[in-house]
Amino acid sequence: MLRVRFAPSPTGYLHIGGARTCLFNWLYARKMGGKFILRIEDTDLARSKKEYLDEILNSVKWLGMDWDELYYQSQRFDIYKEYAQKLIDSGKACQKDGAVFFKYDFTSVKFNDLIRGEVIFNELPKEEEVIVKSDGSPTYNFCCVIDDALLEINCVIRGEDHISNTPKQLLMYQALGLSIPDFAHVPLILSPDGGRLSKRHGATAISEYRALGYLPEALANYLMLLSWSPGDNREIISLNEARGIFDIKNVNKTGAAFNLDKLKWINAGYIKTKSPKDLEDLAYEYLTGKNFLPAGTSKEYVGKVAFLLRERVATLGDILDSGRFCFYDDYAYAEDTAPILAKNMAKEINALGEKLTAMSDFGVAAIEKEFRAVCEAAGIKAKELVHPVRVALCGRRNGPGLFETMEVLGKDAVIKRLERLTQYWGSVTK
RNA sequence: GUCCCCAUCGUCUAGCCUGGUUUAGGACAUCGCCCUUUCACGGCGACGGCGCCAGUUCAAAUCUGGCUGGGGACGCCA
Repeated sequence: MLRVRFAPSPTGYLHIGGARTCLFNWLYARKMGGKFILRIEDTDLARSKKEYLDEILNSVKWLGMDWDELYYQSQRFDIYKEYAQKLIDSGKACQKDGAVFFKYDFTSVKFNDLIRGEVIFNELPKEEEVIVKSDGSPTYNFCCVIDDALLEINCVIRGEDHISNTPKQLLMYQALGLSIPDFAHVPLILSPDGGRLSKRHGATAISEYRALGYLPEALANYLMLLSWSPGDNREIISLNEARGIFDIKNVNKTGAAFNLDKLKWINAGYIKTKSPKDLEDLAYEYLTGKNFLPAGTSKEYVGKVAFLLRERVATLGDILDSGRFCFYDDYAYAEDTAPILAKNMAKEINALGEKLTAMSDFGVAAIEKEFRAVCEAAGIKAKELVHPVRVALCGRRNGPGLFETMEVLGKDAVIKRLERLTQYWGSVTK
């Protein structure tokens, strides 16, 4: 049975590169009917933080993954010591300055990578490696080998940055007579400009994307498309579908640049296809978490607003800006509305206000009917009145469909905002 | 500096293993048109690529070598 693992270190948040490695491991385990193991590499006691651990676990779950087993290296120090002693006893390691050094018995090392094929190292940068530090704690390369062997991991899927650790680890497996797993080194995720991914280019932590209002299924969808594709020109693919067709051997060798535009496109697509109810839940939870909603705002109203905006927001976070007018009426008319406001339409707006006030059913169809009737009576085209009314309602020249917007805002708010515009014109002409 | 990995549109990719079916397919972005009350959405279209040089072959994006370019690793971090 296939046993793979994701081994994050709780010395930082789960970033997009780690998340994708995790995703590939999980996908492959599920596809093969194997086990997905999470191993927390917290041997660096000084730098490991509970805060990071929680964030990593939460992010993995949030993205839609689950694990079958969970281990903490900090609880396994006795095991590492036992194996270090074995190496000392067999003369393959020695103690020096309070630390234990493993002596590489090196000629040439090669292994067959599931993604890259044969990889050969003809040289190693050093002759020995610290496996137990002078403070008694074991080091990464050593723990990694011991755990992968004892936890019976038979396929190690990790980032390409670990490729140079592989020959060192292989020599340790051999020295201890442990069985060697398959290796698959996945390419790295690069920054948008093709260089090293760093915070300088924007958010790197999964939790940051969550805070920005990205949906987990969209982020997972985007991440799995980096260095892998289903092969049939599809871009939108769920975790559930992917787990049925994913194969680690189909992962590319090439590093992939992170492209926020595409992530946004995918996220927008998921938002667009959400049911009104799901959208309501999502938006309400998000906006509440942001402390954005005025006291007393109903969940139902938030749902209506989210539905109104669903085709013009890429993230839930976009509602904060493009949907602000639905929750607050303290906005100033945007500068670029000047050409629209230049023409005083107070007369027509007042007429519209009167008609709307008299309405009992304030639904979109009825609103449109009244609106067009007012325009006809005034002898103007609908669009001539649409633009200033939109400015009155939204404070800007762009926004959702006007009649839908009016229905969502409700009669009272609409009347109030229309009056505000006529007052504005009054103050300008004085 | 040493070692290792990689190389198809600006970006993500299909094709490469098993050379001809490829005037290299799709998506994001960009531009244009249509739809339209604005912005979007949607539809249609355009732009744009096999890094370079050799070799093998009747035939190379596909195989081989070199070059160039990019990335990674060289911690008592993981």
